[in-house]
Amino acid sequence: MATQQATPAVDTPSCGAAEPVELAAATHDFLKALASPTRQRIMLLFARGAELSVNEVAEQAGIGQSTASQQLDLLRRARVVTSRREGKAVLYRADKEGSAAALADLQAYLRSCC
Amino acid sequence: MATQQATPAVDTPSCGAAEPVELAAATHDFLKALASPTRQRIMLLFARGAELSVNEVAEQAGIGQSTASQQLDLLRRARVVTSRREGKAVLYRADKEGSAAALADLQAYLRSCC
DNA sequence: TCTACTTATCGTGATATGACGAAATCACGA
DNA sequence: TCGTGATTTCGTCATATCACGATAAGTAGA
Repeated sequence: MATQQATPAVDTPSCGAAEPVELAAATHDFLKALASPTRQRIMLLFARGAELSVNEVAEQAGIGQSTASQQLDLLRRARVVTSRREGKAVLYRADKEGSAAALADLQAYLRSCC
Repeated sequence: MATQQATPAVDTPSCGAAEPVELAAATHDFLKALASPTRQRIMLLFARGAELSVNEVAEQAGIGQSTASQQLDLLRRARVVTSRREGKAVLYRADKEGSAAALADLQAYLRSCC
């Protein structure tokens, strides 16, 4: 029985002060999303703004099509990629804003620990 | 081409650079280490440079002693904390340098994706 | 030495994750 | 509407992770 008390605590006053800054739930998703060799491999496919379909990701990453779909969905929920429909295909690309936001939150978190 | 950068170059060639930047193995460990609510909770205990023993971490984090020892070892291997012996106790504290290095590597990685 | 105390390791069970194939859903054109 | 291609969802298995209690290993003092 794990007491999950992961309240994001949006009301953090902090201001670079001594208050410990909890990681936002979104940042936790971000960390989990990137903490996987397969998903890291997927993300490298999106270098230089490349836009890829699920099948293309599956082929280039060397994983099954359903696996690619699931992992891309996870990455999308973590705001690491975005998706848009182009006819039958769903094209994914890196989410610059989402990543930057998570990185900023992570920086603040680490700053509070050091 | 270095697969692992001991000292992360902060000034990466940034956007437009063709080469996808792989995440260093150390950075992967860093991500995995922080992608856990329990370990995030532990890290918050080290805010403001606090130094804590294994037992103190276990109590304040609400986990068993052996669990605390294992998770702290994981965090240490990920270079998120450092440890030193003080008599019988082993004191842990946040590893500022390790975290900064991982963060820099992560930034370079994300820059290559966006 | 023995003892008390602290940490690390071992063994185990519960849960989460990763990956796959099969089947269902969706989008478009004939 | 039907069929085809693309994606998502479902069911399942193998593996990894989490947390615990028990036990071993290390440290310092009497």
